[in-house]
Amino acid sequence: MFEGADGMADGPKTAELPKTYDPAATEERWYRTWDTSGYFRAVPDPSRRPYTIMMPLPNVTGELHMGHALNNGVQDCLIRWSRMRGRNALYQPGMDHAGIAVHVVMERRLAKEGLTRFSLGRERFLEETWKWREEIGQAILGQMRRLLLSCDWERTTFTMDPGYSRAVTECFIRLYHKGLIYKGKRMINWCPKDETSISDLEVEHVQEQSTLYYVRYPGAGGSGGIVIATQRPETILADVAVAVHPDDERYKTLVGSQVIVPIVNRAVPVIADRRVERGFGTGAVKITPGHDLLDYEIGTDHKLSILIAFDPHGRMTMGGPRYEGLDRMEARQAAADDLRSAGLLVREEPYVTNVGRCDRCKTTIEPYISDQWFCRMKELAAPAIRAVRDGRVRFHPERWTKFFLDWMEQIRDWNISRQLWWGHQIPIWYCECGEMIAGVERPAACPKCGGRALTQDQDILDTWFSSALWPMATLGWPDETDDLKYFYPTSALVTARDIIFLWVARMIMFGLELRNEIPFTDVYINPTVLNIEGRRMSKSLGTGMDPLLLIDRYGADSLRFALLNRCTGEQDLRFSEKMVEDTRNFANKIWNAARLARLHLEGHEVPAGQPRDARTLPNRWILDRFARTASDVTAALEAYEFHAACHRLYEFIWSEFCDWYLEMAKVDLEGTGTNPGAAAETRHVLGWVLGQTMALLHPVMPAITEEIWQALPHRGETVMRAPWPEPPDTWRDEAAGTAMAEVMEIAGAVRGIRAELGLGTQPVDASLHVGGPDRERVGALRPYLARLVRLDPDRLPLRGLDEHGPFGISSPYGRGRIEIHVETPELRAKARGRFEKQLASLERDLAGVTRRLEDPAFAQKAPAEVVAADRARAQGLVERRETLRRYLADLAPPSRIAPPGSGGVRPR
RNA sequence: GGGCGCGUAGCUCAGGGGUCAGAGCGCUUCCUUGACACGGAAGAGGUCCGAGGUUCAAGUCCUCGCGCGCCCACCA
Repeated sequence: MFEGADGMADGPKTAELPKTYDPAATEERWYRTWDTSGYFRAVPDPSRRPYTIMMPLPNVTGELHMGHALNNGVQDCLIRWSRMRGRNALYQPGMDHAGIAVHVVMERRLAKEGLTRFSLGRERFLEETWKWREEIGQAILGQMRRLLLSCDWERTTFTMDPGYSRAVTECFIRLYHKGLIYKGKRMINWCPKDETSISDLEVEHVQEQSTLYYVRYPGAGGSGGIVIATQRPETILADVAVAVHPDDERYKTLVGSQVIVPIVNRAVPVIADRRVERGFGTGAVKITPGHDLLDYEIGTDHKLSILIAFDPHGRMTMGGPRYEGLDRMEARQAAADDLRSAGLLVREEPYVTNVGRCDRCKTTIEPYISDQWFCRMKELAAPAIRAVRDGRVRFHPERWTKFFLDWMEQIRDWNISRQLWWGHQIPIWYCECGEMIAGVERPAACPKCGGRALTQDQDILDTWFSSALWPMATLGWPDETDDLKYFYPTSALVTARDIIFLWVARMIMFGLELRNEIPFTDVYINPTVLNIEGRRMSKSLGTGMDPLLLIDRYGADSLRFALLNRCTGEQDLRFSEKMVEDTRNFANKIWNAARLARLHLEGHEVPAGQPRDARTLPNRWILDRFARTASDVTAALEAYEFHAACHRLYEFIWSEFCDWYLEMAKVDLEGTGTNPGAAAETRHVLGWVLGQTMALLHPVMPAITEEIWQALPHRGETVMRAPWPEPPDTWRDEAAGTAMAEVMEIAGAVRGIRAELGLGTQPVDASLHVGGPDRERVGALRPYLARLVRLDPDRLPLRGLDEHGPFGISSPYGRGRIEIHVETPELRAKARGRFEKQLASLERDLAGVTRRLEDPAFAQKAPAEVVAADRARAQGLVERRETLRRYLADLAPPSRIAPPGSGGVRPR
């Protein structure tokens, strides 16, 4: 009857288990065991399929936040699940040097001592930053462990490790030689605070209240001139023209004439250009090619000269003593004042505009002309677009595909150089003779003049340039290592949506360009963690929560489940501590179910293998439910529907297993059932199902599941390597489901009546009334039913449908009824109220179905099975209505008080 | 200016044409029985944002509004 003879002979240790689960000690203990046992290691093994996840590398700027907890929780869930499914799972950890982000942190620290990076100098600054990195790096690794991540820590990589740096350099050189990287003077986004250029993606646009100034530029010949509108009067100093639309009748005669730029009194031409919007402002626009992108383009096309009004700190360099040295914002005021007193300020109006800000330090960005390195993107984007279109790279949820493609199709060149120090210096050397030399290593001499006085380009690369290599560089690229050949392309990339362009897109492009292969097959975009008010969790907003604190309080298992339980992918996740507390309660529930199991398994020989041919109803039913659960959970994980997996596990464990199965199983475990051999069978099923359930839950809650799994009959060393439960469809047991539905209905009827009548715990007699054909079946359920409704089995006799007990208040179920044998007029009235309510609700349902069935269009057009189902339903409702009516008639006043013991007073 | 997502019980959210709209929390009543009071049982609670439309059938699909959130964008 049972297979698997190699179970644990004496089951769990006998130590008394506490009533509440202690996550801290358990998590710490198991994590250490897993780590030292090498369970996290992943090495190439051709006999198994790989499954690889590259952790989105956290910045070495601070502590992990809730977003990391969710993101890493998802990944570890996928990794642990895949490992149990027999895949060779690699979870690659590491950290990003995060150039500009770290600069901002370091400068803030230096500022407290009155220093800047410039006063410190490049060498010292880098030394200090390395120290900081060591410190924070250790802290972050410790935090990842607290999350119970099953990373291969021996592979931990930092983006400035020597090997990684070599990959970055190699990539630059290859792209450079292919002409995909070039240097040039272009208009870029300049942050005057960080004193570096940043890419378009690092500028965030914020709506701000501003002023639109209408300024008159007098005609050079003393005529009226022209009025323009500008938000930035300080840039007037660098104006080189005024532009109007060629078809604008208002200004046709002015085109070609000269006007005087106020303040600096310079004569500039009025030009015509189609890019000017006639409807905005006055339809005339000042042209400042040095400080505006559109002006730059117009200026270039019209071969205008370029004037630059401020230096890299954002301080004025034009306008004489009145202006020079002023900050650009101060200069704006000064210019407005000067224009006003000169009588050239025609009008000022409030204006809402979008201002570009540095997403790291929030300083207003200046469009600025500067010598920079760029990466050509159209060529790199084309193959990436194809890969996503073909479905070689798939986004989950699917809608992110369009989001990705829309951006890729209008991609522009990428400014990759930064005027910062912390990062990968650009591998370009300049000779005194003017030659520019690219090389992975420092060249010994200039190939053109032989000179040895070479200086390396001072700029470093955008951090995202190096992160783009993450999936390859961690595996040894540019060398064709065994790791690279085996683990690449990786499986799933799990990340937040805000770095789809910054990171995901660039990994795909670089992967295809450098190795002609996609970096991963699936991209799962996880939700954003919000606080309960729906605001983004952020330290600077004061809305952040510390995951470590929550782990201290409730355990990492609970934190992980709480997050994944709400991880739909479709919707952002409003999070509160209460959710973790609720999950802690769930963990405690599981713990206590396990305590119950141990109590009954202890001292018995219980096989570890899977049970077959269970005979008792609870056992048959729970095996059926488990099989369905396992298949539902697998399907959910395959679809990246973590919330669905969690919901199913929660429902199975709490409702099906604990509330119903365990309560019924107690009957057999305690030997009070009628089924011989039921106790042994139940021990086997109980131990096995609970162990398998722990396996199913393990990817989400690693520690508690290991603790319990170890305490049950099992095979193998760890649940981490237990096979993923995949019960065959043949386990489905429809009959058990039907029988259980009847049990649930009877139990529900009795409990309902009892609660409604306020009987409390007072012992009552009851009887089950069933017709001949159902007698045997229901009779067998009697011990379970008695247990479920907390009645003494001896006081729940089985009787015929036409029999009546004393003082009975009946409740119908299916084709039978149950009577509770107490009676007072008050109780009768209460019972009547209950049944009347049931009847009313039933009538409503019946009316609905009847209306539909009577509609000829429905019968004609709806599928036959839908019609048949409705007919059956209507039939059932009618039968039930009859029963309810009968019992209501029984209860109708005046009540017949029957003497005790005189059965059958009530006619059927 | 374009695009995306969301609006379902007091709260957080499932459900995405076919039974009566679900869960957890919260709330009410009862219960300390030997797994668990971080618990058990029974309940109350919903014009599924609004208006049209498609369909035998609409939280569910379409159109248009309204409200929230996010992303992209060189009208100065």
